[in-house]
Amino acid sequence: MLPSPGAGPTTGHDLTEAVLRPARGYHAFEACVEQLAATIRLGVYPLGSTLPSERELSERLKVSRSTLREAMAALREAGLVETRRGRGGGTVVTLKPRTPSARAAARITEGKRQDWLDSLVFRRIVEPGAASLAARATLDEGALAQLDEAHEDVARARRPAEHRQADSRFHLTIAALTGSHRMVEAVTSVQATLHEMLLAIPVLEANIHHSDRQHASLVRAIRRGNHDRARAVMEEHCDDTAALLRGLLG
Amino acid sequence: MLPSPGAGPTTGHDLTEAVLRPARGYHAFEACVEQLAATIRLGVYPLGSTLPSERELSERLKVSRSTLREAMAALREAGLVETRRGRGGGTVVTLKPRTPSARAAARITEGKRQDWLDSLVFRRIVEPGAASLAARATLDEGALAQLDEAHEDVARARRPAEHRQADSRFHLTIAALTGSHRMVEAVTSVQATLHEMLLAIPVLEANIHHSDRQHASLVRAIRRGNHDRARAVMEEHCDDTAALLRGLLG
DNA sequence: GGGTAAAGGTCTGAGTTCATACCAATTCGC
DNA sequence: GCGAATTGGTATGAACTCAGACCTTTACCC
Repeated sequence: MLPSPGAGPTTGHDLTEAVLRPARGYHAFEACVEQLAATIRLGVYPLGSTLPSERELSERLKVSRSTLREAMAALREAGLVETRRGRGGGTVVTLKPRTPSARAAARITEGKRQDWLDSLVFRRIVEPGAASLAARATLDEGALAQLDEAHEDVARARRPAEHRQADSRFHLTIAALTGSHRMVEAVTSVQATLHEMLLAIPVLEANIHHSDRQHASLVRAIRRGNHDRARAVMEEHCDDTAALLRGLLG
Repeated sequence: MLPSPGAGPTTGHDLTEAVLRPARGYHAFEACVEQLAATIRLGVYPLGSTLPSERELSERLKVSRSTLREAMAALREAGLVETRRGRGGGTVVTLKPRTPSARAAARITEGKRQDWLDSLVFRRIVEPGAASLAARATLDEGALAQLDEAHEDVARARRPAEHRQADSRFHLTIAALTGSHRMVEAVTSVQATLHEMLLAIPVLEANIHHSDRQHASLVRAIRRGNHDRARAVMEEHCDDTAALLRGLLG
């Protein structure tokens, strides 16, 4: 029912509570730090690789170079990157991927816990959707090679920390195969949160083999264009992780 | 394969092109205008309803009151709202919902066209996912009433412009039923883009009846907790709209 | 070796955004 | 009617962000 004109203040739509969210995260500076740190921690830029130049990055992130430089300084100070000047110089990643269980669970606020649970719910929709779309898409040789490479990386990784990064890259690669910017953004956000959870919650990745089998099934389904199967496998994959994490979050 | 340390500049990960996106949209001011305008146009605040006070809105949107007020001034100037001072005053919506076909297609840039197509792809994943989640959730009486009301609104709406707003509210309501912030945000974004498309592309909503039957099926499936059916119906619903729009976009 | 190109480092002035007061108008409750 | 509460309107100074120009360092090329 439409509220009558002039009705009381804030006609009781529950929708409005859900829809009106922060228009913009923090400052540009913090947004840059977060995004770059996430990109590095997720292994998009692995140890030893060189980030794009400051000028290019500032253009990509749509912030001024000054602001980007402040963000870089923060990353440098935090020990994620190192910078060399001059031609051929640039900023290289020095962060060794951390072992998931290495850090004790920081104080988890109730807000954070809610956000994490939310993230698991959203992931269960978005990632299977990405898998389904990727399976539907007609993939050229380059794309298939990219998928295989990402899969081999994760299958080959031995140490937990490296496995974690390769896993993120694998999931992001699938999202990228869909060709949808929004999909990539959604999966990036979800993976970043997932990564945060895995760092904060000491959980033994006991079932890496299990996970790898699912990855292999996923790649097969995508290559065959079997989108229902791709979605189903990814759903199971998400459910397995989520069950583990939810158990530890209460 | 992990790139060797010190390898050339920007080791050729295609992922990075997809992942590094603008860290922050334009200015806070513009973000507010866009979000509020979208909220109003989508009918979350219908004609005649009163927006929350400036102080509350600025807190919700996480911007200063000054900035919010500039956004409000823009909305006022654009004729979307009117403002009265004093206790019991506030800002009321004066925008009559526009008839979709009323405006000629503005010059559609290639970038915008791509974004629109992207949005349709993402919607096809997100909204069926929301429907599925909503069907899984245990809904209390209030939630069910909210769903029914949104459905009745859209079924009752006669004029195209009102139907459009009610339709947006219906879809947003389903998203809200999932209880997931990210889901609401995703559906809001997708619906805003959809709304923009429908305004720019003169398309006769010839099949309102067809659409309404799908809505009814959707509500039934959600109430019964039949999540597979809910997802399937929503997928069909999205596909129908998308086919129409894609045809007109080339 | 010298020139050029490419990268980070520095500076500056204008524009935005913010937090925090305080003012003005209007309504509600007694 | 009158005071208190609520709402929009105004003002100010600090902090942040931006765009652009210019400097310094370093590697590559001839």
